[in-house]
Amino acid sequence: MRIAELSRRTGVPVPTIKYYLREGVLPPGERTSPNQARYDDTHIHRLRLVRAMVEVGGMPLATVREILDQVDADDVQSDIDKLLGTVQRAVFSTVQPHADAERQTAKEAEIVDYLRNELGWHLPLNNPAIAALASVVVTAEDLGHARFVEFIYRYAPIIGEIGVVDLDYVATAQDLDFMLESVVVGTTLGDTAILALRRMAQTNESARRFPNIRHRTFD
Amino acid sequence: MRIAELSRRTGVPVPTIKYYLREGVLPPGERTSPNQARYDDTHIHRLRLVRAMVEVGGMPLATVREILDQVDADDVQSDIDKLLGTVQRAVFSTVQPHADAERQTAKEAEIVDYLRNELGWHLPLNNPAIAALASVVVTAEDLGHARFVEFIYRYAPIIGEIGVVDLDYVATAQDLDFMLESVVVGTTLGDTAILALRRMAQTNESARRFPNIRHRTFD
DNA sequence: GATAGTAGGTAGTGCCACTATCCATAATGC
DNA sequence: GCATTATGGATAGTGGCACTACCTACTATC
Repeated sequence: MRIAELSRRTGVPVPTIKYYLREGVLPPGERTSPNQARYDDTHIHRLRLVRAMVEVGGMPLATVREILDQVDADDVQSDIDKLLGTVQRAVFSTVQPHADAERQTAKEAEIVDYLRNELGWHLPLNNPAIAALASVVVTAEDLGHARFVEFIYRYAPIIGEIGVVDLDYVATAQDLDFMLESVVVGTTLGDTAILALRRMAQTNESARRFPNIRHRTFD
Repeated sequence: MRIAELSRRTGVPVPTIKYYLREGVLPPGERTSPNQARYDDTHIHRLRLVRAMVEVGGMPLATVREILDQVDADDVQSDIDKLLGTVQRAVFSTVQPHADAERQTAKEAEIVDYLRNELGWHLPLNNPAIAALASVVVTAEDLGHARFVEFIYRYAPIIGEIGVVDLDYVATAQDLDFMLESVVVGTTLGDTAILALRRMAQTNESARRFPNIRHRTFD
């Protein structure tokens, strides 16, 4: 198909598709002449994936490219672990560490200690999520929410079960390509889904605890 | 204190503080003369809260203002439920519904059905998180990830426990002001914390399942 | 052979979160 | 008292980002 049909079938404007081609998040079509190219179903799929990451996942295009480069790279095939690492780094690149580097480092050690010794988690110290979490906890302390970290410790074993489901999702993919995409989809769309579920769980728990209150209808 | 000290003690540049005053996310200081004002500790606290919401929570300033307006409004005092609703709407305002409105609506009904009948959750139909979740699921389907929704159903009871912890966090606040702030902090910082924990849980589960693989060190 | 579509390039737009500069006035240091 | 510095308030400018518009030379189609 040509670019107009690609646009029609995905709902993405032609200039935007051109922009994505320039930015390298969409591979070029097959050349048929110096200034003509042909696109196929893989382009439709990729375009939808990009839009999902941008619109639903709220990712900057540079991050999308970074992740998709890894998915496309041959050496990542059969290396889910590396892809997971790339996705993690890409997602947390925005969270900068706390200004007080010493407190930040101490908090990282404290958190890792707990997760390893109390929950038996296997965690490399340089996992970028650790720095992100420590930064959040220190920020909470600055706001006078010192008890926040205790609740983090209550969250941890619960989220541990989420990790099990996540790995199941990747493991049940039919083939390698789909498995790689499952990492990306499971993580990006999964994040949004989990936060939405959290809101509903809060609403539910609130209704359960205070059954007499006439609850908001979010009009 | 004057603006320079406020800047020094929070690390926020003076022009940025002025900008925040203009944008209404920081209340004006107490006037001492036509062009002089005095700030106090509440301003330091509010400034830190704004920065946390923007930097850690990744919220647009307009959303921050919307939420803080609710926190400041007198009629919200003792109405945690309304604040929860505001925070929810503010956070999910970015997730637009799927283009296919019919599928979107059908999926919303399907999801609510499950949560109510299988998990016994109390949920109003117009909770904005429902639309967000349905949109994510339909998007996943478009990408050929029809099985995604099954995993949502596996996530749900787990996240249900998160909701319990969340309400505990709010309930254990010492006073009403702190309770209101706990809703904001617990939600905005909590979101980031939960996603970070999810990454660690994935890493851990991956290491548990494939102990022989030499795992990445994210160098 | 007229009309519409295409690849590729450059420039412009709109939004957002600042950041810089200016001005009249006020506080401060000596 | 007076020079220096700081302040509130206003207006304009910046840089990043995701597009969007426009142009040109060429190609496909009727």
